[in-house]
Amino acid sequence: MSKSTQREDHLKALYALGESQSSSWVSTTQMASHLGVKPPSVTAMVQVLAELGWAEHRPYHGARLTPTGRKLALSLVRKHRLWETFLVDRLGFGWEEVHDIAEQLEHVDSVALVERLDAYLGHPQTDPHGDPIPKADGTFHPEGEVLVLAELDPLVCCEVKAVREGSDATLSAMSAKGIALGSVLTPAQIEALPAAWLDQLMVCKTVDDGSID
Amino acid sequence: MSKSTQREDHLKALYALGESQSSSWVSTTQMASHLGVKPPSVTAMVQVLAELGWAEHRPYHGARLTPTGRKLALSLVRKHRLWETFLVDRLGFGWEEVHDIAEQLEHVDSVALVERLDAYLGHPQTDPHGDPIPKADGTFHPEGEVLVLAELDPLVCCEVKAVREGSDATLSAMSAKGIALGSVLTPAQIEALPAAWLDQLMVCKTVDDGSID
DNA sequence: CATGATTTTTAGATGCGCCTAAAAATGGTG
DNA sequence: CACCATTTTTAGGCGCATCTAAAAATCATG
Ligand SMILES: [Mn+2]
Ligand SMILES: [Mn+2]
Ligand SMILES: [Mn+2]
Ligand SMILES: [Mn+2]
Repeated sequence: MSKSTQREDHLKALYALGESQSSSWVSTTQMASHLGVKPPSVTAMVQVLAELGWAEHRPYHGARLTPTGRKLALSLVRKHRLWETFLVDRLGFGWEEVHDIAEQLEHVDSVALVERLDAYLGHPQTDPHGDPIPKADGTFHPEGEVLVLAELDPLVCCEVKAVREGSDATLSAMSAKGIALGSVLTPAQIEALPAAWLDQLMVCKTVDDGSID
Repeated sequence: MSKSTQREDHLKALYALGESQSSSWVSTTQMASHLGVKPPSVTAMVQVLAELGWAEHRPYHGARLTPTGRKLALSLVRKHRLWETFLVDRLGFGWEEVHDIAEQLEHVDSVALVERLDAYLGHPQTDPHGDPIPKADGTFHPEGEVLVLAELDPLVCCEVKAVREGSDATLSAMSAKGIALGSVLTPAQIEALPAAWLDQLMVCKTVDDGSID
């Protein structure tokens, strides 16, 4: 009893949901909705992960990764983001097309493959959505400070650094509006953006605001 | 009920074994040994493939692909060989390292991915083992005439065009002896080769025999 | 061409991952 | 603090892919 696509996806969900909130304890309902399955299925899987030593399960409370489970989850995130980078940078896919494909590729089991792919891509630090790529040892490159666009208080020029949680359709719409990683947004442009995007776009203030002076 | 890794691997086995012999009817025992499972498992799977319209099953006789099943099998062979080409040409793997990885990658489901990969690789006609890569429509590029080295009657200089059925260890040993696609073998060299290799190496006679004249 | 050896299929079971329905635990409210 | 609504787990069942053991069909041989 060991790795499988399903177990790996549950592990990743546990990691992603645990990171996205204050407590690392994740409810089975949360996971179920994230993974598109029913809560009893998650309960069953979480119990398996617990037997494998990859997660802790406190009944009626939630589940969280063990250190071992976290390492495995990070290696999956690494693979997912490296493959996304390959698909966009080398094969020319749009950033809205790659998630589902990487969701499959991440489960290919070969340490040599991941490491060669990483080298081939030039050891990228972020994926096409601006998300950081964990290193082989499970640590991250020091990340530049970013803030969510919604919290940019005095509306100033800023540069798009990442897009969080975007559906493929949203990513597509952003592309159509000329938004990509590295795009500089002016206050006027920001005001014209759909409200929902403000919670998804991660930016940093630009020193040079791009205006004529 | 549709595609799955297991069904796809059975389909490929049916194709490979059917091609490698005079009749396209393949016994369940043959498939079982090829796939590393027991004959009853193959019987069950072949019955599923028959329900899907991908194979015909004549009980106590054997199974063979339908035209639909053949198209599916060819698309798997195409994916397998394109990925092997990627792994060797782009990632720098040795030809003995790529089969098992491609065995996983071939099941990734995305038409766009295969076609972009094919273009990225420059529409290669053969894989790292010299095997032809089926085109997207399931046809092959016209293949140069090759013969198995064992049947080279007057021992003359020849060029290695492909290696059939090599285990990873054999491929490794061939590499170590300097044998690669395109290598030119002299009669003296051929005589020094392990007997088993003569059935695996596909060659064509070279016009220029490489000797000093 | 009958009989025994071999191949192949069927029967019955297991583990995985999912489901629905029911039971159990939790937690907010009067 | 007792009750009810909600969340979560358990119970029971299903489809897939595999196995072993037994039955059935085929083949080979005298
Ligand atoms: Mn996945
Ligand atoms: Mn991403
Ligand atoms: Mn395979
Ligand atoms: Mn090959």
